[in-house]
Amino acid sequence: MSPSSAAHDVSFLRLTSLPMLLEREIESMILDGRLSIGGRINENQLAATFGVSRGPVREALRSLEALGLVELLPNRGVFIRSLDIAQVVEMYGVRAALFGYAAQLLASRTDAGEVARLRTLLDEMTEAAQAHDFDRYYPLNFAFHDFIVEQAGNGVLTAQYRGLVKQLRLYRAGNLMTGNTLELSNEEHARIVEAIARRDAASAYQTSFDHVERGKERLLARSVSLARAEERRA
Amino acid sequence: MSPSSAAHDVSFLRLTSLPMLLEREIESMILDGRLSIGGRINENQLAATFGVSRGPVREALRSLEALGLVELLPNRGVFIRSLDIAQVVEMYGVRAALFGYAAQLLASRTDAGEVARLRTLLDEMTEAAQAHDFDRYYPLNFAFHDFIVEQAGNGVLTAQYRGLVKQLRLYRAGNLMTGNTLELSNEEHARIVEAIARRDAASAYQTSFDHVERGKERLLARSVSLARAEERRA
DNA sequence: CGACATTAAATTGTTGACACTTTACACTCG
DNA sequence: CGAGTGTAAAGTGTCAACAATTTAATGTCG
Repeated sequence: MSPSSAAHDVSFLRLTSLPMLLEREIESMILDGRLSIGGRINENQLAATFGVSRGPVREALRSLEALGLVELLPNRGVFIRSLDIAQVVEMYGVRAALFGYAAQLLASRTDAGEVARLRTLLDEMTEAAQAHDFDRYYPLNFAFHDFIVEQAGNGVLTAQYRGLVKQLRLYRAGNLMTGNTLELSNEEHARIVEAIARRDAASAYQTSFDHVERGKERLLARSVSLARAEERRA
Repeated sequence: MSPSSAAHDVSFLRLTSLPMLLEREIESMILDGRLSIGGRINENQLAATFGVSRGPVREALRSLEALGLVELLPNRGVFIRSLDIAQVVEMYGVRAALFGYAAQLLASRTDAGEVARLRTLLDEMTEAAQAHDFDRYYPLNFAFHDFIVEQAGNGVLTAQYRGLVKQLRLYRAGNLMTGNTLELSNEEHARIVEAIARRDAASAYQTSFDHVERGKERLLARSVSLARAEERRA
């Protein structure tokens, strides 16, 4: 075997393990809602479900704790983490800073192909927004943000951003946008794309930061009105 | 027991556990250099050292992996994570974004007491810098940055920032500043403090972001000259 | 002498059993 | 009845033994 000919890493050496597998599976159970937020996880039951012993399950849960998806209370058990609105607000702030930084980086290194891709996503979102088709808009919106972060070319940034977005999925109720907020949000996307296309790093940062902050305010407004409705119901 | 009289949480219910304890201990072993970077961790040996079985040790190591302090290679073992210069550069970028955001937040909500504290730290750093006393400068410098992040009032931000700083300690060789870079760096601190004191959020962000970015460049310059020296030695 | 196959040792992976803690339930007493 | 107590069940915490894999060492052949 010639050592220098293969640019590929020799990481075919079993890149996965049982705890890692369980971690991914439990994670998707949480994010898909198959495990209810705030609820308790029964180690025995979970281990039985997967046909393994509790050891690997416990290891997987330790990882998920560090990722902020579950909480471990000693001698009490593992609980699916539930976020209150204050934590969500904090996360949105950090997300704004990270997303702004991503756009700034991308603006200073982007090529025509990336801009074209962004414009395509933007056009598709515009269509979906005009049709008030949230189900079509949502994945495009996600792809738009993720593309910017990914193409920024900073792996640490990507990991941090995605980890935060993952945690934010623990907060249900905020995922919906009503009617014209879709169009409002997408106008902000347009400004971001233009800043990146102009290679204006400062503007890319600012428009992107503001976009997430406005998203936070939209969520907050919705959350307040939801809380009011809850109050009246009680 | 009256329920509302005690503002204290009843979280005295054993807030720690053996794996958490081990996690903290192993972490400090890594950061103190008692476990050498890049080296392999022997589970049996480590468990024997603490007088416990391998189970809790493995759980602790899973947490440390998610925190980015160790790497787990299935069937191969656990290795203390070693950072290459490219990863360090990426981390500095994210750190710049987070620290900039912290300063921005603090500028928009700070009070006189906080500014006074910052000025005190600044004065002490100025003294240490003029005396070229790195050992005195370093903890002050750390406290300065951490104080800004802490007082920004965003717990998620604080956790993310500290996690990143912790990981950066895995990169040895960069911790030293020579002669006049101390004074250069501290002049940047002064600009940050002034921006915060003026409650100028935009300026606080920019000066703080730039400060970390310049720190990155200073590190990079040092790293390049070190690599050159290494080359000559070979 | 070096490359390769074979075997032994060391180390990780997983399990089931047991100890300890918490929780739920029934019981007693005021 | 209701508060408090005691007991049983359920669940988490820890361990030591066994299985599987990797690594090191040994021996063999070209």
